[in-house]
Amino acid sequence: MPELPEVETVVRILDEQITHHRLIDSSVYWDKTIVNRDELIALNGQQVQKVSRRGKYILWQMETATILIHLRMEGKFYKLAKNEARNKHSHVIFHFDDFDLAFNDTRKFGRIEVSQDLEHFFNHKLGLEPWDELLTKEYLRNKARSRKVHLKTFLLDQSVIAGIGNIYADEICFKLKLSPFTRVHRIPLYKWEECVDVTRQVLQEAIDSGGSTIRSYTASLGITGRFQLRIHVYGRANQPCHDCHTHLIRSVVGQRSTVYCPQCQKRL
DNA sequence: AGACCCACCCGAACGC
DNA sequence: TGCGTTCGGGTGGGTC
Repeated sequence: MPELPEVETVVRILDEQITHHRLIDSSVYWDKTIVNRDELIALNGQQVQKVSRRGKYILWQMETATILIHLRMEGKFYKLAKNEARNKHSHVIFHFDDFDLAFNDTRKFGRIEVSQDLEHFFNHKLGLEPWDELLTKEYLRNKARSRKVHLKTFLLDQSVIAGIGNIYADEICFKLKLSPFTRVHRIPLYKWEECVDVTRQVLQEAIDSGGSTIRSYTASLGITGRFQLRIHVYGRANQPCHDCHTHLIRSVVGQRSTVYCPQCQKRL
């Protein structure tokens, strides 16, 4: 499941592959994947100016609008030779001048949308990027002050910090030595400073490791996550904590599967 | 407004 | 073996 680091890696590869290429046409095999088909058709014939990222959204800057792609859980891009057969999970094919690009998505949760006005599209939906200099302990404390949600839920809230998903939310809680059930209004200012540092550290480490495995992906632009080698808690229920060897506990926070160490991670 | 629940999907894992 | 059931993941929309 792609989070910010995986999206970042896909963006870097895509930018190399499609920037300055012309989108001739697109074929859609699952209607719901494309939110506004007519506006996508209107971009036929335009060149991709640049590929970038905002939160977990991939942005293709075209000449008159932006194509936004959210991979959700399993969205992946595959470069295809011209007219090469798609597989059964290719729901959209983008036809470029001298190659095709397939959008594959087994669970059909991914979404592609065209927007003329990114400001409006993201509106209050997305908060700060992790490396935005406005992301400070004061920013987080102010966002958290009036809220009663659990820390895990707060970290997953895209309108606070954009890009954190289930895996890294668990890792961030672990490194902060805070229970994912901690109520955010009780977290002191100095802990929010740690939160800024830890968030950047965890995401950067993941981006670096994703970047180092690009070579092993030939036709695929999908990333499966070599980062798992360094994971401390996510997916390790009932296994010993890397710090204290206590068995990690699996629980549910905000309807999300959550793993944490009951010994190391305290509730304030 | 904030908090919470559920639909959207389907493959993998599990139960019988 | 095979068939049925459960689970999970991010987001948006609905309700209270």
